[in-house]
Amino acid sequence: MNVGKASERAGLPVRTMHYYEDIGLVVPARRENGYRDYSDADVHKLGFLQRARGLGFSVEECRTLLALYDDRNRASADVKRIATKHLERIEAKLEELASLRNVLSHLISCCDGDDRPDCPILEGLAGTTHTNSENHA
Amino acid sequence: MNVGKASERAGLPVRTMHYYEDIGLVVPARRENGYRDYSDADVHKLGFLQRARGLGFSVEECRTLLALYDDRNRASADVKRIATKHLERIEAKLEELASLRNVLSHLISCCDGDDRPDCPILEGLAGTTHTNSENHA
DNA sequence: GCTTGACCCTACAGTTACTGTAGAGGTTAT
DNA sequence: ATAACCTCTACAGTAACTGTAGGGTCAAGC
Repeated sequence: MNVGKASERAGLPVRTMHYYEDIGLVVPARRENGYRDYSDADVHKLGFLQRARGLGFSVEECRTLLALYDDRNRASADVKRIATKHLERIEAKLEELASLRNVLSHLISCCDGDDRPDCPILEGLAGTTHTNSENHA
Repeated sequence: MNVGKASERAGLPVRTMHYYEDIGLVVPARRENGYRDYSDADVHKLGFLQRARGLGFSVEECRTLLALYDDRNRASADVKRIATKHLERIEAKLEELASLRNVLSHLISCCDGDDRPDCPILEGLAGTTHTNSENHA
């Protein structure tokens, strides 16, 4: 099928599919007129990629996962190792973001948000460590 | 002071400071020999950038924040608006990551992780909802 | 058989926020 | 003077696409 149809089925933009072809992830056949001709298997792989990318796996991890998916003899341990490593990264990122949210929401709550120039957010960023709620005259 | 010293003080790599100069964020004076000459105010701004970037503000947001910081007449409301918008983005990202973690850790817990080729993680990614539970992204 | 419009192609550039490196030149200490 | 270290510029590379220009192809209608 043509790229447009495949794009619809896989839920990926055409340009992204071009990109995946460029980097050798999913390389469709070509018709005589030069048009790409995606097979059902290609579309399946693209859907796989779409989900894996959505879960935050890097493109290179996706390449590995795809190879493992194609390999009928792979051990599930190989996959589990990649996924577990990725999960750890996600959890680290979660903690980081949570702490970031705490700092930021504290700064915001200290800020009057009115017309006056005084602003604890900027002061916090400037490193003048006075982010307590008392002094805002 | 030279770039190396300023780098140390501000906690930013030299190359990053070059970059900030290129995009006009912090442009130091130059000595006769062509060396950059950072003032204390420059270093202070770099420290500001370092913290703001660490809190996940984009470079363009930092540019705005820096301008507001320099503007003795700004209203704290302007800053609060930017920070609040950013906080919302962070919270959205947190939610997204948390849901992602749930899906992934569910897939992982379903996987034996042994030598056999059977692997619920790959099946989950392939879209064959063989891993019977709730939604997958 | 010709036009219209939807679809497809390639190639190049741009995005974000840096980071790496080469090759040259300046500075400091011995 | 020489070594060790600092600094300079310019170019290229990273991840993962996205946008755009300037074409070619195809099916339908008149």
